Amino acid sequence: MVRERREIKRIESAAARQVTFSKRRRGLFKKAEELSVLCDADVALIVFSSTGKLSQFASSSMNEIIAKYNTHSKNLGKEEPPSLDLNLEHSKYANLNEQLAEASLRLRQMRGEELEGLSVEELQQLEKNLEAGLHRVLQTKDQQFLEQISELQRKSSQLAEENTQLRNQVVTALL
Amino acid sequence: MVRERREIKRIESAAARQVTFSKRRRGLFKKAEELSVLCDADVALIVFSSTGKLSQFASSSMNEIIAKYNTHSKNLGKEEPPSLDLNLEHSKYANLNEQLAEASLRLRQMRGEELEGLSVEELQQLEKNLEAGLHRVLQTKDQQFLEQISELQRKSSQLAEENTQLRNQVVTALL
DNA sequence: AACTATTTATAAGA
DNA sequence: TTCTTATAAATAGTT
Repeated sequence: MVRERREIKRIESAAARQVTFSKRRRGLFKKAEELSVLCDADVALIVFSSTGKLSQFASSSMNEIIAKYNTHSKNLGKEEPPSLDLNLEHSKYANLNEQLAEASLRLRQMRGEELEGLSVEELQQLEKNLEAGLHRVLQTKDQQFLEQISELQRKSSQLAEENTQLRNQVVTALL
Repeated sequence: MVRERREIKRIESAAARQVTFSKRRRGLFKKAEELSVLCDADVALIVFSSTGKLSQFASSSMNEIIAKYNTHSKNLGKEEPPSLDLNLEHSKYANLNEQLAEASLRLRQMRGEELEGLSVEELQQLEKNLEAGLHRVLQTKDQQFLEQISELQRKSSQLAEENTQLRNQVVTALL
């Protein structure tokens, strides 16, 4: 790099870290865009600074790339509907409408609509998926409730303690 | 950059494009990692080559960063317009792609995946949808079972009747 | 894949 | 943050 080579490890000084972050982030985004343009590649770049600020670049649509990434990385079997394959490199946009129609049909079926054509086996599979989904949603919700409760308990015990101290102060003041 | 500066536009020769892709992808991933280490940033990089091959880098967990991205972009709106090329055809397809990505996200959420960014209210809505869907699926399944049962009952009583007649014929024939 | 002439990125300082 | 500048790193074209 420059005046002096910098070892690649966390920069301890917050100010220097911030300066380097600005400079290098800019360079990284430029390179990302250049790669996507020069090589006709689909590129998505997400950066959260150490203070939590988001920067992003996507050569097409961020959601599209993330969806494509998910289908690629989740090729782990299970009965993933083939309609959700978002790989457009070969088929391009030919059956995009069909895919969307298929996906929204599946969504409606998960909501219990348009079940007429399904066999008992397909209905049982759907039931299984819905139960599993419901189970995970309930777990996630419970977890969020428990977090809220423990936060509130923490706050209220803190307030109760303050309350006791204030009472003592009042008593002392009145004496 | 080098022997001669290269204009930043799509490389037409497939061979040259592939070579440049390899070189620059390597450089880009290196820079991404350096930024994450030096500046303690959370970085996610997804690249699909023009042949559809996936490469990825994530300073922590890809799913975690994507979940964080989803909550940020939902809460704060988009900081950068993701679409670069806005001719009519392209934006039409991009729009379709967005819809498809959205539908596939909803499907995954109904299966209980990628719930990280959702509020308790959203989880409750999802729960309601899942319960309603499950209820209708169970109703439909029960109805199909009942239909199968009544069909079988009809057939078996028909067969029983035929049997009675056949028996009578046998008795008659033997006499 | 290796080489190398150049361009580009960037660390440190202002 | 921006500019400057010396120098390190990346890389286009060649072999």
